[in-house]
Amino acid sequence: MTTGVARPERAGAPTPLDRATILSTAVALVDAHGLAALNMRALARELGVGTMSLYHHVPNKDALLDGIVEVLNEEIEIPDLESGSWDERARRMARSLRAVALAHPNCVPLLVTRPFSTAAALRPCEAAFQVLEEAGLGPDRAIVTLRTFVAYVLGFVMMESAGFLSGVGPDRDPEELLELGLPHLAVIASHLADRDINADFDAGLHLVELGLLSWLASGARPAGG
Amino acid sequence: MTTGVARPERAGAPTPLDRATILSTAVALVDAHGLAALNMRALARELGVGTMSLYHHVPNKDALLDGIVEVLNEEIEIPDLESGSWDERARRMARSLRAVALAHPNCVPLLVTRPFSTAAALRPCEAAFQVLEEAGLGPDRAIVTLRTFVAYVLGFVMMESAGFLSGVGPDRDPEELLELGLPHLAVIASHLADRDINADFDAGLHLVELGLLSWLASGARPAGG
DNA sequence: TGAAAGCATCGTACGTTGTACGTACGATTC
DNA sequence: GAATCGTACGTACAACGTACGATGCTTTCA
Repeated sequence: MTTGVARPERAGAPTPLDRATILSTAVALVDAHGLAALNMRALARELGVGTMSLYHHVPNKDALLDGIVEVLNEEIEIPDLESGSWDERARRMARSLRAVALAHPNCVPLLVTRPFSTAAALRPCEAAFQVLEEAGLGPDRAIVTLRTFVAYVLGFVMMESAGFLSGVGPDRDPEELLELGLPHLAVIASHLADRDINADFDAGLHLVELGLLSWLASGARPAGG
Repeated sequence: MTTGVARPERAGAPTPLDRATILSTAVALVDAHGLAALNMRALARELGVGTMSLYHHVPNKDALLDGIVEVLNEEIEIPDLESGSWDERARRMARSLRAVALAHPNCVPLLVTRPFSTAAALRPCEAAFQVLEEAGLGPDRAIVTLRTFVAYVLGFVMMESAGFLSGVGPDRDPEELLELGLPHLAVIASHLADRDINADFDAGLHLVELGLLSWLASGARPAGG
């Protein structure tokens, strides 16, 4: 019943339980069985350790969740400064963010819900602002842009893993949708199966990109303060 | 300690506990004290009812959460068919979605995490697809567009209520950020305080709109299948 | 080489959660 | 008036987070 991510078996040597091992095992556990399955007992069992031993490396479960956020942020690839144009690097970071989110879909709610507190969690943001500065954006517009991109990417992945419009999937009878007074959804339903989800993501990302380019071209902030 | 949303006091007549009352009270409770505070005992206490009485109207807690999603979707304003142009109505729905999300920020994770199963929850989607059809989008592009908008709006509100970059807020010392090797964030920090969040939302929304318009003008699907 | 100290590990226990179960009570029907 | 039924309620149990104290293993100094 283990998820396969075990630490080295106890072989006479002292068991090297540490924060990093705990966090990566927690991520693996959530990946395999969902956020609801993450509890201190199960995590300890996965590590072959007593429950309370965890508390010597993590003050409480909230800190454990924040640690997961940290781990995910560290997985985001930050492109070299010299590699390609700014928009190419921006796209690379967006895709990397999505790749991490897709690799750990069950963890994504944590990414959106919990604040980025540690320096490790903030590093990708730092890199993003660097790219946006190169793009010629001032602080205010950089903030709006980054938030828009991150909101799109994380929102997309969450809807993706939750099953976007799954209530309209091929399992549902189109005629039933008609009877419910949802004619457009009845049409949409047949197009929801067999989607190329990567293409859909890129299409939406491109849509946001187009907006940004159009925004940059206009030079003016479109609305409000 | 009640949130003020009580049902009619028992006055000799049998207590009229029903699903709708339970759901709206649950929403009020989550609004007031957060998702973590929503448990069957607290909800029953709020209603002046025994805990297990709830289970006669809601099969279990998961169904209760799905019911909350239903209530929120019913709060989304669906503009009349004859009122204004399609893009005006699209903007209205996006703002209404955000208004609902902002009125119940603690509930938003449910909106993103749980599938829309019931007809009531699907009705705003139906209206959205109607608008997008008027905009001249075929099913595939309509799906991409709706998902992009919803991902942006819900992602934005979640980050908003979780405190976007709250780890960089005015509470954090800018010099500390410099020492951590986060110079851009140190600059950004001063711009994070006193933001006009409504203007920020509209700016991001406008950014996505610009992309959609640009997309429509080009007529071709930008990427992939 | 021995003892002392310090920390990581673990077993136990308490309060809170979701909810299964059995029971009591009012309304409705014959 | 009696049988039926749906709803409300009290109790009870398993699983959760975690506070507490005792038990080791490792290291350090004499």
